[in-house]
Amino acid sequence: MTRLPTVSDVATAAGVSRQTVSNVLNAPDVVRPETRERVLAAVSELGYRPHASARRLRTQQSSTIGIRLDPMTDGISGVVLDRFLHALTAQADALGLRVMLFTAAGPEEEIAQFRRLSDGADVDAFVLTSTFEGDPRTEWLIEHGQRFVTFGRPWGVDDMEDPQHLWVDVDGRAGLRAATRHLLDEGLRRIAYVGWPSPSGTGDDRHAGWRETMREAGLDDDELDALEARTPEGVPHGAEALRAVEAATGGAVEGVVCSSDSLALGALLAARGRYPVIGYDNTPVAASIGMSSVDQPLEQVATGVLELLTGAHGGRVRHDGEPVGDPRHRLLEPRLVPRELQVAPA
Amino acid sequence: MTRLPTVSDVATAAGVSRQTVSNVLNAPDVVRPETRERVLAAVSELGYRPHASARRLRTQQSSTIGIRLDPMTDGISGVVLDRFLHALTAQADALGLRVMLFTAAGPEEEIAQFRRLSDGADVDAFVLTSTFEGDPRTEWLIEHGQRFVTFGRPWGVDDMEDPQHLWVDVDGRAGLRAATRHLLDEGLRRIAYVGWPSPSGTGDDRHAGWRETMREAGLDDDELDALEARTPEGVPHGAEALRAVEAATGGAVEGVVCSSDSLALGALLAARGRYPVIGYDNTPVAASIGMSSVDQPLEQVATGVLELLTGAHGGRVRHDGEPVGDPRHRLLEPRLVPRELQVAPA
DNA sequence: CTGTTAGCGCATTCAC
DNA sequence: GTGAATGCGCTAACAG
Repeated sequence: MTRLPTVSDVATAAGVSRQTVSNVLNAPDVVRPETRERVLAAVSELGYRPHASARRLRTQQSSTIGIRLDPMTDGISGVVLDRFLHALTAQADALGLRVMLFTAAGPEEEIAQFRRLSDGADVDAFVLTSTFEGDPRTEWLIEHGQRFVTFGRPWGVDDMEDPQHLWVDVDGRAGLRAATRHLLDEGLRRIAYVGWPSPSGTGDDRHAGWRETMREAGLDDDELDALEARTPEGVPHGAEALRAVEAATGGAVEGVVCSSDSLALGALLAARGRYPVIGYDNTPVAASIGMSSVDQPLEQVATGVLELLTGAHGGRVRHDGEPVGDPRHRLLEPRLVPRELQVAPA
Repeated sequence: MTRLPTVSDVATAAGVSRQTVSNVLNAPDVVRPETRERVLAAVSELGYRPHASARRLRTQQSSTIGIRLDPMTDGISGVVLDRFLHALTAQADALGLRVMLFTAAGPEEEIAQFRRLSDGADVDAFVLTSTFEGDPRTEWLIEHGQRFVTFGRPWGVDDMEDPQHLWVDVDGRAGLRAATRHLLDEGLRRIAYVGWPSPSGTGDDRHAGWRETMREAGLDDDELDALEARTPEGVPHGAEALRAVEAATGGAVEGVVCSSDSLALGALLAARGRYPVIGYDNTPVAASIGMSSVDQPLEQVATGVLELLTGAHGGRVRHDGEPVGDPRHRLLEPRLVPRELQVAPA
């Protein structure tokens, strides 16, 4: 591994000045075609590639996105971040952006990392995941003028419309509506809900999707109260919760929708194949055992995040000239992936 | 977000030259204590932090590790990379190293990324995961003098001892030996094995662990042949495979060890609680349903990878003065995590 | 111990 | 169109 070629080397090889080389790379149309060809030939012959740090220093932008790797791999749903990260990295690369990782034990420590990374000009934008109500991170970022986008809505009432806060999220309510409707359409009626306890931004949102769909189907509040169970994340909790609902309804359950695949897996085991269970997140577990699940459009989330980050949305209009929604956030629709149980636990 | 403070700013504030500031930060003992104090005070007052790109340009090292984010998290075991990545990032940070992500659809494309990242001086070391026999990636890296460490042994016979190839791996054979012994110690005898088809470096390694332990326990080859099933990754495959073993042995199975949690989950569902099943990777799924599994010491893997990468292993000796094995690689021992089934699928 | 000087590789002024 | 100069912020040579 000898010294890497520099602009000067390319210039010498092509018989032009350093400058011209720089122009060819950054403003191609300003250079005469034949000169350009010659320079490009030299570039590929020498295997030249601009020195990232030199460019970043000169341009004063790192073109690097910082994202925290969640410590919590507790839940089965940890894979969601993983898939998102993959999509984000791939799409960022296409835009000439890099993704840099960091870790933090909690919000405070994450803020300390924001400070380190931004003060050191390591990173010039952040992507946050799993936002929660009263999230101190976004507050800090706004206060310090940092560029960022969250995957997840700001659940606090005030923040929701903060123009400084760009976000992309998936409409969990619509997801649960779709799941519930799917079961209703199969002629099932007493669809139970197993989800996280309130208050929880995402949890309450998904719960609402089930509840309102069931009401539309004609069930009254008493029936619905008996059909729902709120419980913390975890497979055993899912199983317990479903058994509780069965007890409360006299075993009249005909189907279940859940706020996560973990809970769904528990419910599935408790249901023992007597009726369908639908999960959320479309994790590998769901796929492998053949459980239906709501899939988040992670590729689109990544696209949205990058658009918001790079400001590629500014003044966008549709063909008919109408502006494309609010340019400060995106709410994406998830998709139900219906499946037939592959491995019956009976 | 105004302009970031530079060394000059700190120097002015502390009433010293730029240099001294640099010295305080990079060679503290070369500066008189009182001056040092004064400089450090200015540093923290201004919130100064060295500009990463400037430093990288100057020192000609990016202090950045590149790692590919695996495309498919198909298997349940995808979480393993995730946990490893987390450990790696956290420990790298403590060493002043950053972790940069990239993606690639296959080995060829990954090599193209190696080229881009190294030619651009974005990264000065790579960490590879899931190596396989005849892996073209390591060959390329060695040929091009790139610094790298693989998480996973080079499975080819020739490469195994290549002094250029630093690696860290987990002793899957020992893992399966521990799992098998655990069941034998409980008085069980006819322990089945469900694992990946041969040839597969990791697969054959784990298989050997089971097989040799069973032989030591006195079972003969015919019995063992009937007790083992080799099948591709996947929950349904695990279930099928176990049923096949049951058929072949007349239902005499008393326990199962597997080469992955996916297969184990399938086996577990097929076993319906009649006997214990042990998985591999200790994924969240295993933890949540209460399935025993072999845990890879990912924190230690990360430690080993970084030691090898930074060359911090040179000439290390133990308390008693004995050298600590071969400094070019590490083979770590996994640990069995025994559990009681939480959610019986019956 | 401290200050001066000189680049790292690039992109962005300006003159030609 | 092309060439020469300048500086991004830092550290590593030196000289005092």
